Amino acid sequence: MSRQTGPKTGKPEPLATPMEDTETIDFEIIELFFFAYRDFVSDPDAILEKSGFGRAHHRVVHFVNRNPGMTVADLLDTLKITKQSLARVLKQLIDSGYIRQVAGPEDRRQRKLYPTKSGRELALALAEPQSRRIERAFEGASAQVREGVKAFLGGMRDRKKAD
Amino acid sequence: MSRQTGPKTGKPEPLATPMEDTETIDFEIIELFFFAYRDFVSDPDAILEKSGFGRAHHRVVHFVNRNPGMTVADLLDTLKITKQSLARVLKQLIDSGYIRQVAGPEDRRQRKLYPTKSGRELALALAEPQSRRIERAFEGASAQVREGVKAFLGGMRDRKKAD
DNA sequence: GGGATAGGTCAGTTTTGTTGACTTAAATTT
DNA sequence: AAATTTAAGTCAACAAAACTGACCTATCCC
Repeated sequence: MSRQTGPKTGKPEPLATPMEDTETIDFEIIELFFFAYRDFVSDPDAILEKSGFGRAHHRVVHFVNRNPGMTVADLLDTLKITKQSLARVLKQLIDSGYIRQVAGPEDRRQRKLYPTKSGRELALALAEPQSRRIERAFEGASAQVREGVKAFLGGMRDRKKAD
Repeated sequence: MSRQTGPKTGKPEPLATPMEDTETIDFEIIELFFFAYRDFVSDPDAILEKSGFGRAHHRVVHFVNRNPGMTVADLLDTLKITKQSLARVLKQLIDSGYIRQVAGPEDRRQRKLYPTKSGRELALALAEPQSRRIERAFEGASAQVREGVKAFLGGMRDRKKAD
């Protein structure tokens, strides 16, 4: 794709006037969501830096810790990235002793993934500031609102295809 | 020389037992947030591909459209990225006629940023599927819950430093 | 005039994602 | 039993979007 697909026709006059269409589009929540996530994922960065890991490693450690015994295929489906992209970070986590693989007891082609003790500790350390942030964001919220937030976040996900 | 970064000490036994610490850490919301954002930002990708742009361009067009006349410094502060990183995508958006710059009327060192008509249209087209997703996630939610979600998302942001 | 500020640019690096092609071992199907 | 499919790993090349550090220009302010 070239970068010249854009409408270079006519004179691109700057628009200083406010938008008219605003009723139909919920810009407010879009922005709130952007800022919330931006700051939410920035929390663990300082901890990650000490181990020489990045956010990709964080996600892997998190999900393996949450679902001990999940397979590589499960993880790929969860993260929605390619096998090659996962392989890089997963290998580093295994080599560093945070995650172990065990051949599947039934299907021995599978590699079941488990956190080690240090893997679990790392996952916990990374989750802690995020959890504190969430608790702070819920301050003063009723049980009904808390449930509503969960339902909202769950509703933001893609509807999974039939299987 | 072996890599000494990770805790290679002892035997890294896989842990199949569930966590004990779980009471204190809100893993559920952490995951819901991850999945929600993952799918939320995937919406505009198809539209972006047609213009040869990426998510970085999306964010720039969005904020310039929402705050016409904002300066480059404002944008840097909003996106929390470096000047060099912004420069790349901003230049492409200007060259393609989606954004215009105007020297600040008071401080002529500043470059005030405005969307062009096509810039506004692009921002709107990108926001539309996201807005529809938000509306779907809010289905059946009371006004109280909707306000609660906004308060929650706002509460997830960093507290801004004094100025 | 001199320093600080807003913005732009050059050059190189890192992280994290992508495609495509190929291999191995195990399971499944014919 | 042979053929095919599947789970996982690997090699290579590439791209998006971030980073650092150095340096330049124009303008503002003291």
